[in-house]
Amino acid sequence: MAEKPRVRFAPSPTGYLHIGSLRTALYNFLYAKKTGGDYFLRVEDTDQKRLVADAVEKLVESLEWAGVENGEGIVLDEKGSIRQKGEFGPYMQSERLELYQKYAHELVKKGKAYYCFCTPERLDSLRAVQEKAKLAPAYDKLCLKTYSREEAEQKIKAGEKYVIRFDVPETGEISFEDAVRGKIFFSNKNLDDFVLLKSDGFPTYHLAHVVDDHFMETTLVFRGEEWLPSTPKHILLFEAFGWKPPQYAHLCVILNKNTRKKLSKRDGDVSVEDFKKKGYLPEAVVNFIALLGWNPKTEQEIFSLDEMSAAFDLEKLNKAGAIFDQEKLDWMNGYYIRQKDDGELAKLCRPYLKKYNNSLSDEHLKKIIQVEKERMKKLSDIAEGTQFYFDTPKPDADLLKWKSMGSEDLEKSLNKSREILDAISEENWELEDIKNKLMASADPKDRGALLWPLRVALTGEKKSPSPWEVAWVVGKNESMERIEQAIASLKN
RNA sequence: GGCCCCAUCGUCUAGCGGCCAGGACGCCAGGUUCUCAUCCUGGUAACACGGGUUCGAUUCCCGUUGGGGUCACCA
Repeated sequence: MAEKPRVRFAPSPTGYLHIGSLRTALYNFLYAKKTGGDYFLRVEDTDQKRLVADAVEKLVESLEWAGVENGEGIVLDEKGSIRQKGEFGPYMQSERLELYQKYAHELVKKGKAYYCFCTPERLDSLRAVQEKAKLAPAYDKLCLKTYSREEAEQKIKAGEKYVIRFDVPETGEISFEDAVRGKIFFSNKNLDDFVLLKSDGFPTYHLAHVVDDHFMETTLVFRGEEWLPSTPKHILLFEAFGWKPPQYAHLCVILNKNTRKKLSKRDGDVSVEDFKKKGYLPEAVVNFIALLGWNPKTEQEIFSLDEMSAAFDLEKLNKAGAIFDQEKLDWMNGYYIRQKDDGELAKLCRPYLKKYNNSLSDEHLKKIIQVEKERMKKLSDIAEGTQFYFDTPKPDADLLKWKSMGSEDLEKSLNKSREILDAISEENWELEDIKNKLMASADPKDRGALLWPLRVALTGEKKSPSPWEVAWVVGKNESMERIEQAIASLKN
């Protein structure tokens, strides 16, 4: 019987969720959904120097925002506090220290690892020498050669600080089958005697990953391509323990468009939180990043999470690095905005309209949304060039003129608009009505003669929605007021 | 630099020996009730190079070039 697929997303709590990490989490989620397997969240907080307050909460919040939810591992309760769910816990590595220590020492007993007492200073100078000689920096096994196990244990008893290093065989080759790249070979001679247990008693990623994914029965590990070079270390570790390694799927890197290097925090906004703040919808972000390194092999571009998981397949993962193209994200975000229900969109947009909050009614906002949504790429766009919905504009006199229109014609045009609109009662102040009346009066050969001055009178802008839309949103009183003001301004 | 990975339009990609090399974003042009946007139509644009294998290579193999990743008591 085949084992149950179990996958995990295992971030370290750095304070934010990188967009690339979200993709990794997403693939885990999709894969589990597709295969009926488990997807759990484990937190890799083994670096004491990099602890960040509230990092785990933020991480999970970002994942939840994206809809990438795990049924097992680290979760947040209703109050937003961290909880652990599942039988394979604890899922916080800092709570599993004894386990790692036990297995690190077991490896020493087996003769596969050894104690090392070298100081950081010695390691630094060793590295410096090697680099100078253009050699690959690697530990020289000094402590393995110098001390017998008994001597080493004596030193430890005497209170000396130590780390445990893996004793990589000097010859031989290691290979594994990557789910996206196929068979990959590495020579042991190129591998360093990496540290398993740090001097503060915490494990390194290498040890923790291997121990955890063994005991948590992980069957497949999705991770970024940057892990590929350390995979042989992990395989070696699994072998040393006599455990079966999981399958690995090394995902292509996500590249910055300008530098063509791994998208990093230095490049600006790369955290999920940043995208949320800037007004991107989770549907768009998720849909977009899913397609960075994975392709359904059909011509479909827009996917719900369900559609994605149905189409998800390891075979469809791409190898080559993918450039993060914000223009396409913007298009997709605009698409999802257009699909959204006006009421829902209004709620999402309100935070971007803080400056108008006290005076802005739900009804008014919903009307603005209705006419603005087709030109929005981000939620934040609702606050861009939309001033005229809230404040009476002061149109530029030249801008009011349609083409080569003279002042007299301009005044006539505005007067005509005033007449047409004034004839519509407050009760009939509906979009269709306003539009029909205006269109009926406009000269089909030159509609701009009527519509342009009116639109500018209402908005003060070169670009905006149609005059009837703006008139409808701001209401009859305000519309009439604006037309009057425009006419009055001509008299100067 | 060592090791590893990768290589189709500007970008995301389809293609798994024989295709006018397909789609999407972007861009350009045209259309739809003034501008903008939406929407529709059309267009622009790619197999890095050199050797093989083969009747035939974008596709398979090798090399070159190019790009990326990685070389910590960080993950």
